[in-house]
Amino acid sequence: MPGSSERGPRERMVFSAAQLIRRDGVAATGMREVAEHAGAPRGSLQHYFPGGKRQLVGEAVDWAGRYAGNRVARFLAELSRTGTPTPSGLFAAMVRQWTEEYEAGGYGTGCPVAAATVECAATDADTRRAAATAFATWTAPVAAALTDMGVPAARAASLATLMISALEGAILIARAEQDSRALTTVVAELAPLLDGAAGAG
Amino acid sequence: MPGSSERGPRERMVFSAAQLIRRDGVAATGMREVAEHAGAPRGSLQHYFPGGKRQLVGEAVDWAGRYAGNRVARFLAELSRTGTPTPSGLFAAMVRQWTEEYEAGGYGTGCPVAAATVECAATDADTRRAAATAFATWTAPVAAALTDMGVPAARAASLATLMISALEGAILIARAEQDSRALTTVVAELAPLLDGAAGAG
DNA sequence: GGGCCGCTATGACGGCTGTCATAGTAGCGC
DNA sequence: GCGCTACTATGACAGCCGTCATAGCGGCCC
Repeated sequence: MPGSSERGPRERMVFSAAQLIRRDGVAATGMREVAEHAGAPRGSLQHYFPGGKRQLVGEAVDWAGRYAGNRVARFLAELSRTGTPTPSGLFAAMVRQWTEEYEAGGYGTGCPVAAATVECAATDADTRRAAATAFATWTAPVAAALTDMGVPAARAASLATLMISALEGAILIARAEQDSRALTTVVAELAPLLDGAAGAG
Repeated sequence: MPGSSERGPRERMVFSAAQLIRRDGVAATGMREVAEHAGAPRGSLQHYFPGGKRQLVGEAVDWAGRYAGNRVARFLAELSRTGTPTPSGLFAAMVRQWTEEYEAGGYGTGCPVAAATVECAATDADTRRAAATAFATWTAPVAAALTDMGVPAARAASLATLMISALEGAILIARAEQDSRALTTVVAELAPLLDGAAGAG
């Protein structure tokens, strides 16, 4: 979780927005609260984000998508150091990030892209589009990794979508239950399917 | 989608709350809006729901959980009329409910339990618990159906969690993309895994 | 020094929110 | 009629929201 204090105030506000949206959702996250959380002056809000809350939320969603995509590369590098990366190993690493966070710090946070989708998809076309591209920039490196592991390109895209769908849903259930059971379940159940696709088409 | 006008005003308000939460989320759904949508007098709100918005949201989530659970029985009955129900067939029916709604009426609505989880899990313990039991009352009949199809009890619970996780996540992606692709993808990719578990443990 | 520009500060505005207080109505038992 | 109960009606309240207007500061450039 980078970028807490070194970056400029603008980036800090985007980061803080993502963090607060993760916890409370979009509507319950106020602009004043974002500025305060970022340690940024309130007057900077209308300066850096003349598009208002929509723009801030949009950039937070973009940031989250990029962050998730970059994490995939990190997981792959880590897996390559220990051995040969497998689809199930990648998925396990993606899920483990959540189980560790939950079991260490409580179940207070979720996925900001999911929050933006749930709250804004029906009324705000721009935010909805931002969420869609966030999912895309997250899915793409996963699919690329799967093809590198021997999964045919067509299947790789489908499996990447399945992985992220299962992860997002399990995050929801885990938060509701305050138990990481759903997360560990999906990784266990999906493992043979994922690895089975790596061998042959 | 039952219960629109015949039931009493109390049930209509719970139903309307669920419907509005599905579309706009919890925070963006006002009590006055719920009463108006239900065609119920505003004064009835504090009469039927002395616990305020929390109570109304909680009952809406309960209702949604029961509704989803009952749908499973409906799907099974339908599948039994055409032939022998299979795990993949049940999952396909559960997902098809969403693809049909989306392709017919647009991508304006999601799962109210997901919305309640995303927006309230961090701050409202009662609503979070309601969401957890809603997931439970939805998962239980799915798991029971899988055991009836020959899946060992232990696996059945895990697969039911996987099915609902994948469905919830795919709903998110489909709403963001305004495309049912993610939904059809998860049902296609999960089918062999689900049916493979029915044969032998 | 004057002018410009990036950034900050602050207060006000209208609007909507959930909640409460209070009063009022309809119906039914007696 | 009286009283009780279920339900409705309405207005007020404080609080927070996003947004805007306006002014002030600090520094760099010419």
